[in-house]
Amino acid sequence: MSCEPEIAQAVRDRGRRLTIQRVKILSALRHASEHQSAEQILARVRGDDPLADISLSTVYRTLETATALRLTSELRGASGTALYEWNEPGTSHHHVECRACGRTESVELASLALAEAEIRERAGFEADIRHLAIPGLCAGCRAGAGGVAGE
Amino acid sequence: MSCEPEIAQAVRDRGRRLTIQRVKILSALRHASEHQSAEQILARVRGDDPLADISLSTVYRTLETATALRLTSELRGASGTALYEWNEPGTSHHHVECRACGRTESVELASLALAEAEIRERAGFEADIRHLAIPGLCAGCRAGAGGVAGE
DNA sequence: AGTGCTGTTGCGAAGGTTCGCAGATGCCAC
DNA sequence: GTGGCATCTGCGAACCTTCGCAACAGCACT
Repeated sequence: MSCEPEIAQAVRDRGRRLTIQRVKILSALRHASEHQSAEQILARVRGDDPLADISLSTVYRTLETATALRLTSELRGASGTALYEWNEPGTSHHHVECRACGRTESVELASLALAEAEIRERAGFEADIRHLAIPGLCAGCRAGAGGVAGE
Repeated sequence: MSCEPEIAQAVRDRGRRLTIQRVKILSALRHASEHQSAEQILARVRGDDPLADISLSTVYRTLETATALRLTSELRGASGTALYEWNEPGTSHHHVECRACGRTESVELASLALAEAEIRERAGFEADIRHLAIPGLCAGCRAGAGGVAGE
């Protein structure tokens, strides 16, 4: 993959050590079309290179590190499984997660940026709403099964 | 506790069965001064009545049910431990959780209500922001240790 | 190229939470 | 008050994630 040098550069520039595991994990995430769970990423790494023997702990730790480095985003929803995605510089979006069908969608919401500003002013709190999946009911589930589950 | 009949009523009105466990768990949460973890609630139940032999699974299930019934709120933060609180009708607040010191504060944020409305219009998504703890950095940690952790 | 320090890895265990199952119990109808 | 059914409970196992530890390996310096 041609972007591996980029990833290597990004990791090293931030004062972290460059390891084969990190390059493979981040590369796998970068080339994924959508957000991935830690196990999906591990499967991708193994798919690309079956010789790669990377542990799940390392996947979690790499993603934690990369998130701290702003290379990736970690997304914790109600599903219990954390999702990760590559941070495209300049882009910004939020996530909504349907508690009925479990799917996570990306949406761009201007008002959430305002909300972050309000939190900062009112509570002195530097909020990071992008890192969480907002729970709720998606349009499909509201229409289809809205009255079933006991609303 | 004098509010137990109220809780009983609320549970039964919503078509759920009234069990001793549910009354005790919800009563314990209702009388707690702040949000509680499942284990804290269990400890409270046992403190009130050492004969009560309630399992942790039941605490989780009761809280899940009560949250679906809008009697309680479930709050999932980065700490890994879910927190629960009794829903006072008419009140509405959000939560922010500091990723440095781990503390969770309650704030009232008008713009988040707007954000929920925008999500509903733009994505057809019925969002429930109150059920999550917004991660970030609190004022104290920003001032005290803001530059230390490698920002 | 060799050496040393320190960050990283893999493994296994532990943590909080959810799930499946068998047995118990609340609620409704008689 | 009794019976029957569906829901609920308790237990144990499983799930995802984090943590501690010893061994490994990247990077800087010689």
